[in-house]
Amino acid sequence: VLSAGASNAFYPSPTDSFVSLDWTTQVTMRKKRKPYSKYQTMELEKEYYMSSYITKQKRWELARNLNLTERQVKIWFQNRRMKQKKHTLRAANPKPAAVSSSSQ
Amino acid sequence: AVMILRSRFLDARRKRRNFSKTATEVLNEYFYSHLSNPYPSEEAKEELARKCGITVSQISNWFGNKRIRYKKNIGKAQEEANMYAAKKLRKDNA
DNA sequence: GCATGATAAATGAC
DNA sequence: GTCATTTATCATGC
Repeated sequence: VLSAGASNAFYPSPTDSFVSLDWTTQVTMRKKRKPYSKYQTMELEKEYYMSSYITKQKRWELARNLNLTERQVKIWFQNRRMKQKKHTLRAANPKPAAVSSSSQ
Repeated sequence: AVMILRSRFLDARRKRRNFSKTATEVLNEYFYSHLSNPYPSEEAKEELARKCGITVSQISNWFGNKRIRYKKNIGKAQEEANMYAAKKLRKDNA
């Protein structure tokens, strides 16, 4: 999805000349990332354990109880599903074997 | 239902190890030679992953970190950028 | 002590 | 909905 020569407003295609660097200027104001508390995360995990997909009713309740917006709960479940998928894939593959050593 | 509170411990994740010198070299060369659009395709990521001996996810992580940290350093020294720009020029003229 | 890789919130494309 | 990102934060290396 939109990787190589793809082009749109946010990920412009290469001009391949000198310093255009459109990608360095993000115009849209983004909300600052704020880590959730242990309690919030724990309750979200509990609900996720019941089901990877939350109903609208439970989403409303959870949002109210955790002092989060319904949007935040929705996004959390989306990210959580992606995390699970990544872990699943990671477990299915052998160890890549890593080399280290670098410097500062 | 039983709550399995594995999460905190099962996260034996963040054991980071630095990439090899040559891997970092390969990644930086790609980054600075595609500075106008440092977003490698999935195929390019796989190629880089092979060359560097790391996973595609690690490639994505590296470029994500590189882009944001490059941005924060625009206006500052950026010796690294000049270094790889010079390297690219030598290559082109060869 | 920061550099660096990985993860956690948040956004946008599709 | 998925998923590649952006950004801040975390955890480690040295």
